[in-house]
Amino acid sequence: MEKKDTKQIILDEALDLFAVNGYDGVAVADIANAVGIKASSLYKHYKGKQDIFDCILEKTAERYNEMAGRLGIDGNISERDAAQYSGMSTETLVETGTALFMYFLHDDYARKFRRMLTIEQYKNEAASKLYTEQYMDSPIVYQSSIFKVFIEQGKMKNVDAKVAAVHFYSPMFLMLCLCDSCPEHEPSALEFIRQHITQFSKLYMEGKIL
Amino acid sequence: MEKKDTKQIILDEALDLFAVNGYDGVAVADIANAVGIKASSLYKHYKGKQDIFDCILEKTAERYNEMAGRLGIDGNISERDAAQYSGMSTETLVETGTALFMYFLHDDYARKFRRMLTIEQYKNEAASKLYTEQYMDSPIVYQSSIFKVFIEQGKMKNVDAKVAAVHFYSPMFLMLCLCDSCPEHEPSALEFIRQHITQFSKLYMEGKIL
DNA sequence: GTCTATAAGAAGATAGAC
DNA sequence: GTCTATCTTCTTATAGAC
Repeated sequence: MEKKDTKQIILDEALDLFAVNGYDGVAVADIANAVGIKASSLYKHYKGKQDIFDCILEKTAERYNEMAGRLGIDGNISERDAAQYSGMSTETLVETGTALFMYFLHDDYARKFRRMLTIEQYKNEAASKLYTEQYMDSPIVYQSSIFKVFIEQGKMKNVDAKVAAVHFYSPMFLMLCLCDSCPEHEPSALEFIRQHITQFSKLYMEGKIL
Repeated sequence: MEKKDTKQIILDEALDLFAVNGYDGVAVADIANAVGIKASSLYKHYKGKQDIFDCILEKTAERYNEMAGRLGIDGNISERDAAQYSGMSTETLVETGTALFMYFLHDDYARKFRRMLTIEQYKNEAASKLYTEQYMDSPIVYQSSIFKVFIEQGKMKNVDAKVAAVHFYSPMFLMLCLCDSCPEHEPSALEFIRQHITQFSKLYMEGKIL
């Protein structure tokens, strides 16, 4: 009752520090200090610093796979999802797009985790895999699936769906990277994403049935 | 004659290590070892580890500003450049685009420096500024200037030039990030960039005078 | 589960011989 | 300019009292 869950708090505070300073830039004492305990106490919960890092990676990967499974991001879009998107207009595309962007941008945990992966990707193979999977492969595969449905329905010009998916997603990725580096650019980035999606719709759906 | 320039070699080897392990992940002894001297000898060339890092940042920023100045990346495109691009066809756009991408991707020094900035951006303000300037602001401003000329000349649809610039550049940025993380994706990324530019041309220049 | 104390080693930097 | 030797501090991790 007194303490929520020290083991979880350690992971949260560690991620908070890793997301800025990287694994090597954080001392076990720093994590312990953030939690409000001494470094030695921390070893009652985890084997060591590497164990903490690995647990963050493992837990978040689990959480992600659950979500991805529900959304059908893994591979082809499901029949159910296709039906769901069949009624989508340009306006809802803009709304859905910005909402997804907002989530990626403002969800505190998602942001920290993305930053940590960004820092660690070149020296840690697991981090590299998660980074490319979550921020590149999956969004593109998912968006491609949606656009394939759009094209079949004649809502969208008959172009390569994957290229269209990258045209839709990569500006969001770039703005995410920008805002992660300079949070003061968030308002203009958000406004820009709206312009982007609007122009995207014009280019890809002009003259099409909406 | 015997040694090219120890002071420069130190910077090169340090960058090589920083680009993978980050500043905190590299010991002064590691750098010295890569150079082929002892750690203590290194202090005859630089004040310390931070000095080495700062010198890499400073030297590369200088080199970049020189290049940017010549290309007129800073702000508006020059009259001379506008004239240069006025004769550009879709084919040359594809070629110029892929060439620029190839340079960013395969230039050894550019790649290492980009990786180092990627790692250090969240805890180092100077790194953050250089990162956003070199890989976001400048390419977009530069590409916008070119597209403004295209639009004036009626070569391109009358859309927002900045959004078009991001549509052109952001897929390259995403593929750069991908290849920096997983170099094995280079061949497919290169092929994809060709598809991207082709589709971009169709969307933005279809029905226009070429 | 948290603390103090402490071991054992790594890391940044300096002094001084050659 | 490079070396060996050394200093000091930081860092991970363990032992054992409470």
